[in-house]
Amino acid sequence: MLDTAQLRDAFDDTRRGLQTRGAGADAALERLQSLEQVRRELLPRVEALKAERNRDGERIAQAKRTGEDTASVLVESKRRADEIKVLDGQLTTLEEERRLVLLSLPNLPHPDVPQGQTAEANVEVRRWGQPRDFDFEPKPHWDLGVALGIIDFERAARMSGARFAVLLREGARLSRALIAFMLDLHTGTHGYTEVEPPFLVNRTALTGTGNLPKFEQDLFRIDGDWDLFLIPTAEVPLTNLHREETLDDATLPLRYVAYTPCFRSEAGSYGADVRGLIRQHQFDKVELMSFTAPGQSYDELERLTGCAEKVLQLLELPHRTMLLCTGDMGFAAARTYDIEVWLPSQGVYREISSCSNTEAFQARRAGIRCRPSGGGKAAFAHTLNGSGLAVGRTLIAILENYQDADGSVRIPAALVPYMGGVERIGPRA
RNA sequence: GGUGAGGUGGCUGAGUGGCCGAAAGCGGCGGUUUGCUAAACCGUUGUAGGGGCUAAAACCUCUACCGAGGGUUCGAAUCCCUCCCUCACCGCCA
Repeated sequence: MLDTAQLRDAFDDTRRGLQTRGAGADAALERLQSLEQVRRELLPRVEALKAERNRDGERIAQAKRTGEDTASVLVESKRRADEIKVLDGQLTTLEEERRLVLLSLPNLPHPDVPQGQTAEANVEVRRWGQPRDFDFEPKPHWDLGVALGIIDFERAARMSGARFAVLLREGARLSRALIAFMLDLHTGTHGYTEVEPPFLVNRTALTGTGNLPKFEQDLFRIDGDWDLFLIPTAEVPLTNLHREETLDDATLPLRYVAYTPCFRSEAGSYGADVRGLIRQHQFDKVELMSFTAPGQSYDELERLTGCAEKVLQLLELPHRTMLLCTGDMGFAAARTYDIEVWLPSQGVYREISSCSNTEAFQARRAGIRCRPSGGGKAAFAHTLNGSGLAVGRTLIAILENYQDADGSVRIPAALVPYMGGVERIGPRA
């Protein structure tokens, strides 16, 4: 949610900022402005009436004590109560609409974010590692995985449908190894606190992060008398860890890491990435999350992105880091780095992590504040999140980058201990 | 699933229709006293939104907030309804 005071005082700047995102917000902003105008006319009137009502209350109480007649005051008060009820009703309707409009507006991009409508305008900020030279045609992971007997799409489709996969044997083991490896790295070297959150969350939690009310069609909702949703990312439960709390600045930044499965309906992506593990309804992810004081969040974004990149470096996977342009960023983000890993079968870098600073956008929705240690005025905290990393896509990258001509796949050295000493996945005998 | 008890400020806890934004205590902050610390004493201590004043604050003033949402009433922390959550015991269960 945007800062309403800033929205009022810097309306044109806000409008220009939102325009760079491409999604037309002009109509919403104008609606907001006219609602605001009516509100500021209505509010003082209701409040004056309520003040009068409170004074009447005292008068009536006083009169009753002394035994005076209260009839005339009561008649007057009754009339006023009716008037308050009408105006209050209007105000409630108006504020509900205002709230919905506010919740539907995306975050304002940071001024340094490059402007552009599509991924073409993203800016590469650094690149690590040299894609390997293959003396044979590198296979896509879906061929490799199926041939090795470690990924099964057909059986998954039979029980669950398209965009699901079964991992078997070293495939399942590799996934588990990656999760353990990432968690150990982030809790150990990087100092994050490990969390295992609920995988089902309510509407309020999803509104806090910005997934609702606008993107309900992207989520899986539980049927029946529940009103719960499967989490699309651990960002949701992690952000809501401190919902409606005021944090002490001395404890910041708070850093959390969680492994969770993630569930996405992928509505509207029917043609894209239909083959393989790239785009699934269910996938595993290790997520990094930080809560900081307002002044610290951009330093923290660099650090968090570095923590995610570290995973790829230890796995010796070539990757590059992109600063997303205004049109390519997510709804809640003010600034985002995507980390892309090299996939030799496609000859492209593919997103494997997305690290964002949402500034106070989510904190405002979720009521997450912080206060200077010595006391002082509370402010909204800043929240950041990033994948560290998407497990399925990391698994893909390993299969493709570490494959050999005979169809076997070497295990990166850093993972061998997590694989119980297995150094290579070979074709089954 | 059943039965019972509850949700009040940073915390404990009083408050069953009106001078209650809310007693008291603890904690926090400021001060007095003191060689220092402690103790004692005095004062102060929520959030949000309007309006006024201002360069901006401070400040003044009003409104709202006692789990959430509705209702009754001139007036609700207090009465009624719905929902959420917590605790205890019983049953069932990974």
